[in-house]
Amino acid sequence: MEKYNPEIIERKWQKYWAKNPDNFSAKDESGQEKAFILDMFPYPSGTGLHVGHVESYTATDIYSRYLRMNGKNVLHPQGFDAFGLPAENYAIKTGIHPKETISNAVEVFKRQINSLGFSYDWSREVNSSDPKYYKWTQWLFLLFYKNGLAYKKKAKVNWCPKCQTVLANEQAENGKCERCESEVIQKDLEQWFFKITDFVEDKGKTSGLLSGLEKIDWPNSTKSLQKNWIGKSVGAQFKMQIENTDKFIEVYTTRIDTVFGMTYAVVAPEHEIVASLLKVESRKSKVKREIQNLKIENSDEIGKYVEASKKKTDLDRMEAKEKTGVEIKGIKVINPFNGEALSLFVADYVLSQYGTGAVMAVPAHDERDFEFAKKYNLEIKEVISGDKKDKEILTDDGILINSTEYNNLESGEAREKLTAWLEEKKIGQRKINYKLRDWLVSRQRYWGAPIPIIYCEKCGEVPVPEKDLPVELPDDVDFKPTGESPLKYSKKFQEVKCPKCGGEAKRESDTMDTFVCSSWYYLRYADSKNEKEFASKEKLEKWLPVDLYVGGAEHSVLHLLYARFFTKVLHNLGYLNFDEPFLKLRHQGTILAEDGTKMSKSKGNVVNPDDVVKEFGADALRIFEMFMGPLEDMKPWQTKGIVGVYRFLEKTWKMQTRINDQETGDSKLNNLIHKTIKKVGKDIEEMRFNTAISALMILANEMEKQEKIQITNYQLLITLLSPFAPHLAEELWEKLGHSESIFKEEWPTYDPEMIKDEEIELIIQINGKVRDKIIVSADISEDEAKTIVLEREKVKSYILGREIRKIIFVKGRLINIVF
RNA sequence: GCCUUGGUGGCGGAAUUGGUAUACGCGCUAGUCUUAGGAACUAGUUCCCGCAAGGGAUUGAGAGUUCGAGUCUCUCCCAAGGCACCA
Repeated sequence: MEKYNPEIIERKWQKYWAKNPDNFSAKDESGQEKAFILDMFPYPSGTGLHVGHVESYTATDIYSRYLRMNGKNVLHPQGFDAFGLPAENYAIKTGIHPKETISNAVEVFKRQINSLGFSYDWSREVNSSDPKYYKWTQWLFLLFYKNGLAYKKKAKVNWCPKCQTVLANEQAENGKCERCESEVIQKDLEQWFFKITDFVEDKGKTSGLLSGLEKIDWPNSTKSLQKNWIGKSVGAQFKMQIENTDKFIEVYTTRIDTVFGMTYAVVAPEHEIVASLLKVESRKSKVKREIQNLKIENSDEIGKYVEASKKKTDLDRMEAKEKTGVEIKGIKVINPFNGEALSLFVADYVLSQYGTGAVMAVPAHDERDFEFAKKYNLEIKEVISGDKKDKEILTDDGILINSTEYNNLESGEAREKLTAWLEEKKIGQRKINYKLRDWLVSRQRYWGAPIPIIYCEKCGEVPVPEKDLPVELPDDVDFKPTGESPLKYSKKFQEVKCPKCGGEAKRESDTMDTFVCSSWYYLRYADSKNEKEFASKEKLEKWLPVDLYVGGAEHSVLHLLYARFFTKVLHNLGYLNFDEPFLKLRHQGTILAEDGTKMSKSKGNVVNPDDVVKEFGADALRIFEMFMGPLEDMKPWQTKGIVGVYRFLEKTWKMQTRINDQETGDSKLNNLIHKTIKKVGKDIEEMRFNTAISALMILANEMEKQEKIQITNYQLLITLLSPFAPHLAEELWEKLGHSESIFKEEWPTYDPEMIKDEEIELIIQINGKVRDKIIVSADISEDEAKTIVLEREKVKSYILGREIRKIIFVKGRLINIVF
């Protein structure tokens, strides 16, 4: 027998599978039950495949192979998320066109993916930078546009003054530019948005982004991340009159129950009232009637404060250790509940973008207000009683005090009643606020899908007609960052005739956020070559939604939220018959370096899958990554650990010399085999691959002990192993004389009769402690067990004349004598 | 601060969901084989006391429920990830 040589075996079977794609292709015409098993398509980075990719791809590969062997019609495709910044930044540095960079990287990725024996259906491959793909990204943009879900407005964007460019939020983390580390500033520019906020709550028959979470099988943590991101809060919004005027400021609060504790109010520096008051002061001729009686005593001071706040970056405002603010001297606002006239402050701890940009301040029950009140010596009035624990103030709900007729109410009840009062008096109402903002989708960048809009001097904003799609990216552009999209400098691209009037017009030069491309790619796999639609309705109905989706937890919010949004829009517009794209989602946990830190190029502790494949083979790498621990856990790489799974594979390989085709019928081994069939199947379904592998190891160890290995048993072992180590399984299968691929085999079934134990080890406990064990028939009755156990010398010596209070008997498991 | 997930041998991790804690693998120890090293195989390996038989302790800490708790309840500590002046 030749040595186990994964290099030769693996190359051989990879070739075979490439020549017989039918083995793994999804059958559009088949009547078998479908299963759509999906990996998040990778960004083809220049550094190649990472062990993290291998982890998730192995998981879905095992699952897909298992389902196929169980007679399912499996759609398991792969593609590339090929637009994006790294390739463009690389082009700026080297002058090499992103197209070239990406196509090289895609080649490397495909080579690596194939070297691991993944059973993808490559006939459905997508690449988001391919005009045949982004034609439909653009088509979807126009669909959104026509339905009022894509719109343009002025917005603050991240701007790096050194690189002279707009940055995506992900590139401006912590307020610093990803590339040059300089401070990012906020700039007002015209930007495109998608109305994702329209889909937070249910819309017609389409479930909302919040309620939809209830019906999908996703990790709890991911659901709660999305909920947090959406940030729904239920409160009340009400008007406070400015004393001696008929003008109001409106505030939002979730704690209307604390309203009698309000001792002042605060507006954000950007609040319109501030600007209008200052205007009154500076241009007396244009005094508005309603505030003509007001005299602001410190308008200079306020003006300075507002100016200073405007100059601060978001980062500064967030990091400010102490709260600052200025009282607007000369005006008072009235608390409508008790008529008290209160001071009004401008302070930048109040956010202009959230709620109304103005708040009621209750220092006794809100930490921020408390901090501010202490600093400026403002009144602190308690109106809720309850347990403060070890804090200075009570911020939890409690019982109302000092609140007129609302005294003694519990916070929750009080909120209902106080809100009802506001509604009755028509000065306020219940109000729901969200943290989620509309999705800014335009990027002043080259390497993305162009936004299909044309600006005509006569007709204004004109969508590119469907027949003119795709709007292709020109190749001849200068990548140097200028602060505007590089597309602006391609005349060929920019200058265009207006589709409406035929006059001179200009194309939109911005491209779309890459997250737009990845928000719908899973739909394209159903019908990836369709040139008439993004996918036919029939095929969408056949294959979607995705039954299992696996990918990194870093996409918990953005990609997964956007993809859900797209699905909901398309459902709402009648293109899809489902409103959640991914029924079941799992994340692979991060694989850390051997030292327990994150793998990083700069630390030089990155494990390259190619090296591992070369040394131990793809099967060993696959099994090792699955064996390291639960799929979702973060776990450190241990090079030495691979040796263990390699030994296991080698052991299985060597067994082929000891097979025997005579039936010997070892009932103990048969029992183990059937238990293993059951366990491996169940574990794969629950994606607990580590314990499935452990069960296979136990079976292999047991078979190894046999002098002769029965051929039927050996075949079973190989079949159970095949989804995990496909190359080895194919090779051994062929050696056993089979001419067809092992993946044409049916998954073995277990016989429930065979997994029943005839004898069990009954645990004998005395006062809950294990004191003895005894082999008995599995169906021993309580009485029989008692009789036998109480006769045992060891048990007798423990009892020693003491009175037995009771005896607990758990059938097939244990007996516990209590005294 | 809030949300989420965790905390089990020297290490990665198991535990039929309330019933033998430490499966499987790594490592380590001893042995067989080998000129040697390695590989392979066999046996052992939670910790403490003991030559052994045996006994005791043990799932981050503490309490509770129970005949019985890694698992359920409460309080606290620690770690990772996310959100974060969102009123």
